[in-house]
Amino acid sequence: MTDILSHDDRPLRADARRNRERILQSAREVFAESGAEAQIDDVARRAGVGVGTVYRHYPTKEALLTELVRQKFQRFSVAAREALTLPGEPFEVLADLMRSNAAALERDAATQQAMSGIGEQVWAAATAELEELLALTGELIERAKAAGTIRADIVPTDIGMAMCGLSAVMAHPAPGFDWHRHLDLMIDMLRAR
Amino acid sequence: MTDILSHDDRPLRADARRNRERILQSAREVFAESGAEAQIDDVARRAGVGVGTVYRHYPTKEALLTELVRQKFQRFSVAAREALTLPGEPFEVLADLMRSNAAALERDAATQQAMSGIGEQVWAAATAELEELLALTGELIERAKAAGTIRADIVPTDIGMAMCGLSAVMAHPAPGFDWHRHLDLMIDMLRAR
Amino acid sequence: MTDILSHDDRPLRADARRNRERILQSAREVFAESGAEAQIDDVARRAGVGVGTVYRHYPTKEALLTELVRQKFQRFSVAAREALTLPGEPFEVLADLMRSNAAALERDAATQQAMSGIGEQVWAAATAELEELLALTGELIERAKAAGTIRADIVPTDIGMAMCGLSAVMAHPAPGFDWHRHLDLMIDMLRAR
Amino acid sequence: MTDILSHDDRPLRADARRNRERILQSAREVFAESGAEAQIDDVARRAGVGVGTVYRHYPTKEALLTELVRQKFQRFSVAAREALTLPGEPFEVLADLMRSNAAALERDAATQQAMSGIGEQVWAAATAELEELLALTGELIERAKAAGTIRADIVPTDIGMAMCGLSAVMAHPAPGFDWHRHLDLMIDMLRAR
DNA sequence: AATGAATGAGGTTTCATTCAT
DNA sequence: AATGAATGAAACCTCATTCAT
Repeated sequence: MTDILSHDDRPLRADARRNRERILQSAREVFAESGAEAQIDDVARRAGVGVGTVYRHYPTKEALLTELVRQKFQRFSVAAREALTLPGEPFEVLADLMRSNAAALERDAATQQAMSGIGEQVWAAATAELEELLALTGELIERAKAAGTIRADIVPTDIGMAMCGLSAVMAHPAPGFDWHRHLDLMIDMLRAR
Repeated sequence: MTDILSHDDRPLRADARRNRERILQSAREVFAESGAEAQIDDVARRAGVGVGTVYRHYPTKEALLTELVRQKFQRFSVAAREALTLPGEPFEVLADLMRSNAAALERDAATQQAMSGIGEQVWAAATAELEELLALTGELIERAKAAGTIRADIVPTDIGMAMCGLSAVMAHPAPGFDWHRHLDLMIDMLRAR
Repeated sequence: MTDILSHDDRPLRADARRNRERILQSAREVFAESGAEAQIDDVARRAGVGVGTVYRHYPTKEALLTELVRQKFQRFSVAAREALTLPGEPFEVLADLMRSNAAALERDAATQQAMSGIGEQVWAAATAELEELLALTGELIERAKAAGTIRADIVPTDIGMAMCGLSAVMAHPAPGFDWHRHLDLMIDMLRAR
Repeated sequence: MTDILSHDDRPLRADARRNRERILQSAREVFAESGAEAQIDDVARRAGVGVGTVYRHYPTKEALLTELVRQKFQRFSVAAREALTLPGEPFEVLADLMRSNAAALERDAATQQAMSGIGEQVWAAATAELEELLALTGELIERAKAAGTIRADIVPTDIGMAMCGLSAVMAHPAPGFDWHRHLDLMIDMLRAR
C-alpha cells in the first residue's frame, strides 16, 4: 500500500538502501537500550549518519518506531508461514511458534516497548501487518482445531493478546516474574482438554 | 517501616492533607487522559493549586506516579483482604476479585501505563506494596487449592503476571482485542480440570 | 534613622529578640557556606524558626544581607574607636587594625561575598555605617600624618578600597594567591618613605 | 592539549563560527548589563539565535561565563606579549599595561563579576589561561628587576592580586571610591624606592 | 542525497515571598 | 508573633524537527 501511493517507486540508490538498513539496526539497538524516550540524535550517531538522513527516511520519530514494529510483525508472519509447512502435530507447531516468537521478542526490547507501552498510533499504522499475521495465525489454529488438539473456541486474537501480555511481562523485571512460566501456562490454556 | 523512618511524622495540616488528596485525584485523571507524558502543570491546574504545591508533596514527576501505583496496589490489597472474608467457593472468589480489579484497572490509565510500560523505578519503589499484595493472593490461592478448584501448581506471581499482561492488552486498542475475553480465558487457565 | 522612622519603637519581646539573633547568626553561617545564592529556607531551618519569622524580621532577602553587612561595618567602627584609644605608633595602630579586620573578614564569608560580589543596593543601604567607618578611619589617618609615618596624600577611601580589594582576593582561591602577602604589600604602600 | 584531546577538531562551519562569535559578544553585553544572574534566554535573544544554539555551543551557563573569562585572560596575555616587545622603561611598560588592562576591565562587567565575585569553578576552568598570563607577567617583572625599577620582592601573583582587587573596587560604586586612584597607588607600591 | 547546526516550544524544577492557620 | 504550606513567575535545559550548506 505504501509502495503504491509512494511518490517515488524507483528503487533506492545503493547507498541510500545501506543507510536505511543501518538506521533501522541502530534504532533497534538504541530503543532497546533506552526505551522509547531514546533520542533520534542517538539513533543517527550510532548509525553513523546525520540526523537529517534519519529524517529523510522516516519523517517522524513515530514513523521510525512504527517501521520497527511493522518489520517485527512481518518476521512473525514469515515464521508463521514457515510453520504452516512444518509436519508435526498442529497444536505443537503453534506452541513452538509462540515459543520462538517469544524468544525473538526477548532479544528485541524495542518491539517489546512498542507492544507493551507505546503509542496507539504506532499500532494503528501497523494494522496491515498485524492483520496478515492474525490471518496466518488463523490458519494454524484451524489445523489444530481439525486435529482436535486446541480449544474449539480459540480465535487468532487470543494468541495476539497472549503475546501482547507476554511482552509486558517480559518488560518488567518484577521480582518473581518469569515469562517462560507464564507462556507455558498460556499455551496450556489454549490446549484442548 | 516507612512511617518510622519518615522524616515527617507529624500528621499533615488539614489544608495540606486536603491538597494532597486533590493532587492525587487530579493526577489520576490527568494521567488517565494523557498517559504518562501528561504535565505536572496540568495536574496542578486541575487540582486548583500552584505547581510548587505539587512539588512540595511529590518532589518529582516520578514520585507522583509512584504514589499512584502504590495506592492502587494498596487498594488491590484491601480488596484481597475483603475477598478472604467472603463466603462462596474459593476459586470463584479469586476469579471475581480478578474481574473487579481488572475493571478498576480499566478506569485507571495511570496504573495501566505503569504496569504495562513505564518506569522500572516506579515498580521498584512500589515493591513493598506489590509483595503484600502477592502474599494476600497466596492466601486466596491456598484456599482454592484446599478446595481442589485451582490448578495445583499455581503460585501468586502467576496471577500477577496475568494481571500485568492484561493491563497491556487493555492499553492497546488493537482491532479485535477484547480484554474481557482474554481475562476469562486466563481465569479458565487457572482452574483445576 | 531606621529607629526614628520605625513604626514600632517598643523594644522587641524577649523571644523576638532571641529569634532575631538566631536568624542573623544562622544567616552568617549559611551565606558563608553557600554564598549569596543560599536560600532563605535554609537560613530559617538552621535558625530553628519558620520562614515567616525570618520575613517578619527582614522583609527581604536583600534586607537580611544588608543587615549582615551593616553589622560588620559597625564592628569595624567599634574596632576603629578602640584603636583610637590605643597607645603605640599611630601608623602601626592603623596597620594592626587593618590586619585584625582582615582576619575577621576571613572568618566571615558572608560579608566577603557582600563586599566583593553582591548587590549595589546592599552597599547603598549600608552607606551610613560605611561613612561612620570612613570618618573614624580618617581620624586614625590624621594621627599617623601628624606622626609623619603615613604617606601624606592618603585619604580614608584609600583604606576602604584596599580592604574591598582584599576581600575579593580572599574570596578567590586562585593558585598562588595569598592575601596576607597582598595586605602586607598594601600596608607598605601606605607607609611614608 | 585541549585541541588534541578535543572531541571536535574540525574547524567549525562558517555559520557556526559566526554564531559563536555573536553569542559571545551578546553574552558580554548582557552579563555586563545584568550581572551574572542574566538569563541565557536574553543572551540568545540579543544574539539573534535560539536558546538551543547557545546551549549547543556552551552546554551550561557556567561554561559560557568561563569562556568569557578565558578570552579575557587570553587578551591580557596578548597585551602582555606585545608589552614585552615595547621599547621604553620596563617598569613603565608594566604600569602602562596594568592601566590599559584596567581600562579594558572597566568596559567588561562580565569579567569583573567573574574576577571579583562569582564562581570558584569558573576560575578553576580558566587556570591554564591564568597561568600563561602569570608567566608572561613574570617576564615583564624580570625585565624591570634587571632595570632596578621594581621592588625586588615582587612576584607575578602580586600583580594578579592587585588586578583582582582592583576589579572588585570597580564593581562597587561606593561613594568616594575611585579606582584610578587605587590603581595609581598600587602601581606606586610596586615601584622600587 | 547527506550533513549537522539551528530552532524554539515546552518541560521540569526552584525559590523569594505571601498568607491561612 | 510564629509557622510552614502555598504560590507562581521565572530559570534552566531538552529534543523533535527544519533547513542552509
